[in-house]
Amino acid sequence: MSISPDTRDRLTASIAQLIRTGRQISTRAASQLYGELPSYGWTLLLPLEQDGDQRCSALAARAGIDVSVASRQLAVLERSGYVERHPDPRDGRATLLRLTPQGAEALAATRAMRADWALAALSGWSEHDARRLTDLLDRLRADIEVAVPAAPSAAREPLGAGR
Amino acid sequence: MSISPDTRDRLTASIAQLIRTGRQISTRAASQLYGELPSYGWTLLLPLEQDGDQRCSALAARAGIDVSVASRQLAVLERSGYVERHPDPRDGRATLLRLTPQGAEALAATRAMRADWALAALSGWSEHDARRLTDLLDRLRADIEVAVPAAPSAAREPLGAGR
DNA sequence: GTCGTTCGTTGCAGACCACAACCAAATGGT
DNA sequence: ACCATTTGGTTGTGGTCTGCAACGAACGAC
Repeated sequence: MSISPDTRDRLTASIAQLIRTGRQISTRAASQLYGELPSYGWTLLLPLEQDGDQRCSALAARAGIDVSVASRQLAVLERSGYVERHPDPRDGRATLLRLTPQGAEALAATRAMRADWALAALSGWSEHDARRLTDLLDRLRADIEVAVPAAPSAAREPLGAGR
Repeated sequence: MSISPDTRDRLTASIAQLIRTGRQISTRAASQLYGELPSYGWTLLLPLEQDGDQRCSALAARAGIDVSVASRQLAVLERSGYVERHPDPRDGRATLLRLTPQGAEALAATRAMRADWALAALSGWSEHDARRLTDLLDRLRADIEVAVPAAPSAAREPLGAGR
């Protein structure tokens, strides 16, 4: 109703292309983006750093992946020494993941590496444009998530109710 | 040097999140996005519609995937009747892919379906914002592509992290 | 104590991807 | 014309990421 068909098509095409490009650099320049972390390390470790210890299901919901996937990936991260498992004192079924010093260090190293890369990619950008793009991007993602028909049940539940 | 570290971090995070969201809806709402086409159908068929008959390697390059992947996916599209193979009159090794009427029809149906979906997702957007986002997105993608170091050197590093 | 529910792990299958090996055709030097 | 090299495309193989289903263990309600 608000935007023209042409703009709409171009926008969806641009999004698709960006997603494709993102997937490419994920596989091609993994070392530039993730450092010594496995490719999914960033997505799972960052919530631990920001919000402290969490359980597997919470991380899975945050990352938007199935619990089984998170379980496997966290097992790798644990073997690499980036996270530790601690039993949840309130729930014997759950285990709380904790970021280890090595994990925090790897996260920082990856952050620095990614910053260098982004610095080069965004060298021609103004603060104004970058911030505007970020805002529009976040808004777009939020709108997309609500518009997806069978939206992620876990993410749409008020409080990580799993399924 | 132009943008602040905070904005840079937020922008990279937003991009990563959008890519993740895109992957999700690709698997979860595939019927809404691709219709009766396989998920890669859109990416491969669209260049055929826009620029006419092309060879496999050209489509692969356009899509940013390996030729072997394109070959397999085109085989599926051919079995589904969306593309035809014609020998290249100028090069006996190559085969030109041609969009069939069924392929064009499927493409149009997918386009309409995607338009409906995008219409809902972008219902709250103004023409101005949508167009600005598209421009920024394209510019970003172009900058990212040149910033990615093509990765042959970094990927062969012995110390490279496991992926 | 029993029953239904939830947490996390594991088995399984599918989609996508790239590299390497390979065949067929074109190209170029002699 | 001949043969070596290059190029276009297919197939074999292996790897990653993903979700679903089944499972045991622990929780909560009764």
